[in-house]
Amino acid sequence: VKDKHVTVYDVAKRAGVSAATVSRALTGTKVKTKNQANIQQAARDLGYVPNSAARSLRNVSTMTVGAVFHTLSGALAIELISGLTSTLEQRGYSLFVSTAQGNDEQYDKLVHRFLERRVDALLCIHGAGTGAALARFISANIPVAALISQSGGYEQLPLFDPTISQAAKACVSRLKEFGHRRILVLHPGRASPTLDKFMATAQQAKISVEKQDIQPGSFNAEEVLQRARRSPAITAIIAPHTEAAQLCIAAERISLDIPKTLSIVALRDRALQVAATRVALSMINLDPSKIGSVAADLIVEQLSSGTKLKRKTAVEIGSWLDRDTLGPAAR
Amino acid sequence: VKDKHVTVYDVAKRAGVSAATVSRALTGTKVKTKNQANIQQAARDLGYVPNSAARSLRNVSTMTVGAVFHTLSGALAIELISGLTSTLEQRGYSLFVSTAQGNDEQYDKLVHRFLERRVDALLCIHGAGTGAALARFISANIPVAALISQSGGYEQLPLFDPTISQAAKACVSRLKEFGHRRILVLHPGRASPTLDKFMATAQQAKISVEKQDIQPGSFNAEEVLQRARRSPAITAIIAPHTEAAQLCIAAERISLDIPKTLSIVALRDRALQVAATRVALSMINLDPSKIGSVAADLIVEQLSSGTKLKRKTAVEIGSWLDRDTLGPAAR
DNA sequence: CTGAAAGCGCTTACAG
DNA sequence: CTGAAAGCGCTTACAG
Repeated sequence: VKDKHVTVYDVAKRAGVSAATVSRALTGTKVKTKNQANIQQAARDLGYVPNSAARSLRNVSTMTVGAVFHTLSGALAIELISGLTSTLEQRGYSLFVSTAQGNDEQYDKLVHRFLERRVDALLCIHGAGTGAALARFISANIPVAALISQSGGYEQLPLFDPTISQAAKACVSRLKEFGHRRILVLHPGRASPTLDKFMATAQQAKISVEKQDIQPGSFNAEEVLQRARRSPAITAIIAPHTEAAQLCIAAERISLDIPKTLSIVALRDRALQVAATRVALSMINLDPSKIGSVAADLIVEQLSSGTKLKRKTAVEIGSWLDRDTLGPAAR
Repeated sequence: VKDKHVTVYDVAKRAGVSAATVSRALTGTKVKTKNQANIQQAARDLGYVPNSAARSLRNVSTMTVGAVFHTLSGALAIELISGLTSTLEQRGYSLFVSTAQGNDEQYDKLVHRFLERRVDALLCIHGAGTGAALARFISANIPVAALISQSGGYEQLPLFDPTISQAAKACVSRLKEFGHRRILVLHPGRASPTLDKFMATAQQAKISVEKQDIQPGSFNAEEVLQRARRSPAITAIIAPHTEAAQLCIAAERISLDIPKTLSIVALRDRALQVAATRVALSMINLDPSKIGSVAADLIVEQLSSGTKLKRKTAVEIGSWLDRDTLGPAAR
């Protein structure tokens, strides 16, 4: 029992005006106040819902943005989508999400599919493949950007790149103020560009960095604390959030005063649930959703005002939270 | 420099046929073989890309599905999107993703927005709000389903509900076979419907369950192992993946033979990186993306053949992996 | 198997 | 401020 859809003509008839006037009233063009009211009432009565396909066909724009992921997994991806879609929604856009599931060919295919959808802009996350369809976007004047990383044919695209340089700088300068000259960095087995960035920043500031690799499973907090105490020069430990929390808890267990005898800084690099600590951890907090919202904003801006994207846009996703576990260097 | 878009008419002219024939050739209706070839060639030469907005306007369907999330975070959400979109892509559909960011009113608004988009189907994840726009979907004969949970006006919708009953049953029957009569369940602080389900299944099978709450940070594997050994009746431990891995590693450290003296079963309830164990963990593996792919499949089926959804569709997301750490009960 | 024509629902110059 | 008309790009009865 499919209802025939209510159209502007139906609304027009009921409001006693022409379809053109209905369209104007509904899209915000000035209309006689009385007509405005009648039309709105009629639209409500009839349950009129504009058909965006028709609107898209007439106008140039579809008010949609496509996002193509190379793979769809992990905390970063979800935060990215969240940042993208919530920002786009506010601007009246809808977001298409798709994933190539690790397949480069499929990636190219999906990009091409969004050409048919006539998306107003395209976002390529970890874009990989030949990028054959990209030229079409360019010649149709549709903005395309890469997010996080790019390879193959997607290397030419303007890139949105997450960074924590501000937060790292803020943290490091606080460390300096407090007189820390040598710190221990607990590094997880997997690659951690953020921790690497942090270490580089510290070293630039002439803080010497000792790096210790840890295994998620076999991490022994007490051992690390003891070891840090024994290395006389070390006055602070930087660690991923989970490990930093465990250090705090262990410190309490062995009555080691944080931050009096040792400072601890966390790098909150995932939306992980972590054991509660009694004191508030000083930390570099990471919010990857920012890269989504910044990218969305700049893309929408390009759409409305034609501002071109830079070859590379660094998006600060870090923030420095100066709380309880970082204090003056003990020695 | 916006190119005028290439249309079926352009292709028709170049191929020396009518637009109607081009349309037929491109949508798969039988056409003279020679024309077919000419048209395909012409389309390629001109770089023709069909406009799906025009197609949507003409046809009833848009080949899009909308997904509205109450909040967009966590491993479940990303797996859901992944399952949905990869399945839909295969069927030629595109997925709109949006999030209400925890706001019920916004949720209703987003649902309404997908009405304008004329999505062919709507998926409400953790739907909450009045559901005012839902009636429109129903009367327009657009399938709507709820995923995972539903409340407020969304309670009437057919629900896709994740379950692990099959996997739990398989695991429990294996435990029985091996003669385990009393097991220890390590329960994380947070709610875990899956672990709860497992415990219920075990108890139904007359396996007695001892539950121990653990804190992610202060978990001491050796202590747990010692304690389990002391409780004479306990022959197996069930734990979340991370903890199970830590137990295995600790067991090795204290030369406790797994599964000879004690069996360990993991519940892999997230896409977590976990310490490598030397032996392969016996585990109930959870794949939440299945709920996405099953929902997508059934929705598409409803779209093509009109099969109505059941009030409630339980989607088994668990699978039992019978590996090395579960063996005969030691005592 | 094919073409001419109509129509999906909207918006916007154009002329009043 | 408003209406009649054209047209966005496609597909599908309809008649050949």
